[in-house]
Amino acid sequence: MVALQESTMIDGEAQVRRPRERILAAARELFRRHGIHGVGVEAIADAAKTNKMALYRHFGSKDELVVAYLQSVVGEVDDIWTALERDHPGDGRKQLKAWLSLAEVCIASDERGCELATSAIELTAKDHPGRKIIEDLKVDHRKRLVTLCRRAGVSQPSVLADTLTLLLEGARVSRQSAGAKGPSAKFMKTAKAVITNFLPH
Amino acid sequence: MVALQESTMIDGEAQVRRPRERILAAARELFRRHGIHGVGVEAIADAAKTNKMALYRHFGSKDELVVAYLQSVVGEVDDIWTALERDHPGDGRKQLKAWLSLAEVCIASDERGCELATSAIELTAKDHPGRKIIEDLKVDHRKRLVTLCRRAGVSQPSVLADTLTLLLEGARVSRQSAGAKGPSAKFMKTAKAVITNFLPH
Amino acid sequence: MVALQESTMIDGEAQVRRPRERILAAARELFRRHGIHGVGVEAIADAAKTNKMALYRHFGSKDELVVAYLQSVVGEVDDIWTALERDHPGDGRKQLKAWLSLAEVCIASDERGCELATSAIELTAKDHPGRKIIEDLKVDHRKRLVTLCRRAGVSQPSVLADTLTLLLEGARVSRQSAGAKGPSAKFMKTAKAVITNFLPH
Amino acid sequence: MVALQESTMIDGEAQVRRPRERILAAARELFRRHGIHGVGVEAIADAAKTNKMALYRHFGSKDELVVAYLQSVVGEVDDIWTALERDHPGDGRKQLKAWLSLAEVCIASDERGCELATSAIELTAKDHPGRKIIEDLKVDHRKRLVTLCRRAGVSQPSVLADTLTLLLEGARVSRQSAGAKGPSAKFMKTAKAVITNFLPH
DNA sequence: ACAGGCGGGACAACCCGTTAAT
DNA sequence: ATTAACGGGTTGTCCCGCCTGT
Repeated sequence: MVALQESTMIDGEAQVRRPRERILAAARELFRRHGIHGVGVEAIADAAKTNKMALYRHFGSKDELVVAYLQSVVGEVDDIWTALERDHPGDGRKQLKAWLSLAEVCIASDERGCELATSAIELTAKDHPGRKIIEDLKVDHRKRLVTLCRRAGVSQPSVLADTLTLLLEGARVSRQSAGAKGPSAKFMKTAKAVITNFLPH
Repeated sequence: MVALQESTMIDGEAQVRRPRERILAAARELFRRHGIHGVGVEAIADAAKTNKMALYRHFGSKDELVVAYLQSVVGEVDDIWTALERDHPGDGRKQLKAWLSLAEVCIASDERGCELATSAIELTAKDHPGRKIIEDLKVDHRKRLVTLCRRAGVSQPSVLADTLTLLLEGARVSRQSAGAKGPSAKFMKTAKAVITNFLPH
Repeated sequence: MVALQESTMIDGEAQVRRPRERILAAARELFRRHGIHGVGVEAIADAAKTNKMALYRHFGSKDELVVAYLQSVVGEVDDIWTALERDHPGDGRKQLKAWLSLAEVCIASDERGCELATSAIELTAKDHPGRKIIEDLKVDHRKRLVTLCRRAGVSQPSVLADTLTLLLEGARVSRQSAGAKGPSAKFMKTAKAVITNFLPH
Repeated sequence: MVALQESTMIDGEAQVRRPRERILAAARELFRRHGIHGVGVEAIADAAKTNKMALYRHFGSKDELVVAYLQSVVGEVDDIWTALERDHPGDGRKQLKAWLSLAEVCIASDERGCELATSAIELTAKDHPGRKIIEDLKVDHRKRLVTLCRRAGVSQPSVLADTLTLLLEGARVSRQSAGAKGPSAKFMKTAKAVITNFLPH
């Protein structure tokens, strides 16, 4: 009787996910919408259809939950890079194109901006473990984008990579205070122009 | 030079300023360092060498204090634009140059990023009065920068203005999670390159 | 006769009353509407178009103000009794009749009940100086009503007086929770019937 | 195993009751003694040997606790009426007599007066949910007393019922400001006389 | 004497993250 | 695994004195 209703795959409902996953998913949704400081552990437990105790058994503390949340975001970004390489193996040019459209989707879809950037802003304590995760990801992202640019054959890969990063980050924050029709709407146009300038003509 | 009873400089202490100013200054400092949610009214009152009652007499609520804080930032930005026009009247080219160095100072000096942008992230409630202030400022800023670019004689003023905005905003957020030596370090170089491309050769 | 600089009659406005009176009047109005615990000294000072300092200079503390407030109510009740004797000197029968209509007006006009009774309820501390004032007034009122009844020539003056007191007090409290159309509406009818029974036929 | 740890009466201590009950009991006691505004939630939680959070888990807010408190009083009054009918089924005369002695006990035992009446006085906000509870109870009480009087065979049931209500309410408030030896001491005598007058001789 | 801002400490209601007991 | 307990934190208001200017 114990094991049966566990049933991770028997019925296709969402509730069947293990508590840990449900908590993480609920936390992510709520953190993104209301900010980390804006939601309490109780609200997360409720949204995950469980209780605080389960949350503490799985994560130890809210901070650890935040870390897990950030890691899950990082993991998703990793998946995107993996898919980029899988879909266009070795082809930097196509990867750059794909990266661009992913970036645009990213800007357009999420009005709350980059989860990592907003979290970095909320995590004011410099020694918060979450900050390191974010910083590592940003370093990693930079490295990958530079590599991508180099493979695409541009003249100054690291400069282009950083420029694209600034444009993307800028577009995502700008969307929040200036709206979707503000400067962020020009991201694609500008990014393409910049890339063109770095490509050998 | 104007007013003796102002006594802002007679004794170098902060206490001589009126409570309202002290509170606003303390709030600004603390909000910037720890975020809006990260400081309580009591800490602000303490930092302003007064007490909560004085704070509530002058601002009515924390939200109103936040609004006043945002408005003071907006006022400062206004002053910058005014100075820009005053120092280089009618000369768009020089104003653009000055804007650029101001932007760089802005990025370099403040590790916590744009106070308005970070506040926008913390103010998750869409109907918070502070949001409107921020949005208005961003709209205003965009208009001013477009005008500046047009006067500088660039080919597509609004595109350049938005691009510069994205780069600046991106640099300021990037600094927080990727550090001063991350992509934000390339802001100047990239911005100049972009401007060059828009200038008639 | 007292004060020339008082200027009580120079301009006919209400503001010309001395601060003490204004404060007392404001306190009375606010206490009656919101209860003693329901208003702060600042609100009273504001309503009296003055400030807290004046209030504290004149009354020393909120408690003393409450005492003064209760005494002013007592004084008004005294005036009513005085008027009763003045208007119908020696005529107990007419005084009783007049008392009855005053009581009815009292019930009908004031939806918040007897200021003394409600204050007694709010002043839970048994040693509050205000309580004594209230109790003294009630004792005094009883004595007067008994005298009045005796003069009216009823058979058991003290019993009738207490009965009428109960009916009046009951009507005033009942009005608050049961409304004007509740039991309090029957006050007059019942009181008259009771009186009739005590009168020699 | 199920029933044992319930143990409502095994040891006579108060702790064994569930927190909700303890909180409600503590609130009732404190509200009655010091008034609703006179006690804070912390004091209630302490008196109930629990903490504020438990209070808020069970009642949501102090206002809700007040409502629950008033409802518990109403429930008790209901029980009294039920017992009245159970003990003297159909016998209006005996019920009236029983009602009278209950009223006297009520006056004599509780020096703080009717909990509902005093609460009505403290709840100055006309839209407070507690007010409706009180008003409903008063309406209900009136209806029941009229019915009782009719069954007792008096000449004008509704007039007698309201008269008795006024006398009782008056006695209860009078006790607070005029003491137990004031007019309230005459309640029984007066009530009996009134009833006699309404009975067919 | 009066107006009024200022300061201070206590306390209100309410909610947080976290840990025990059951 | 649910319910309870806990201490400290939040915003906000209380009453009251001090300390300037007039």
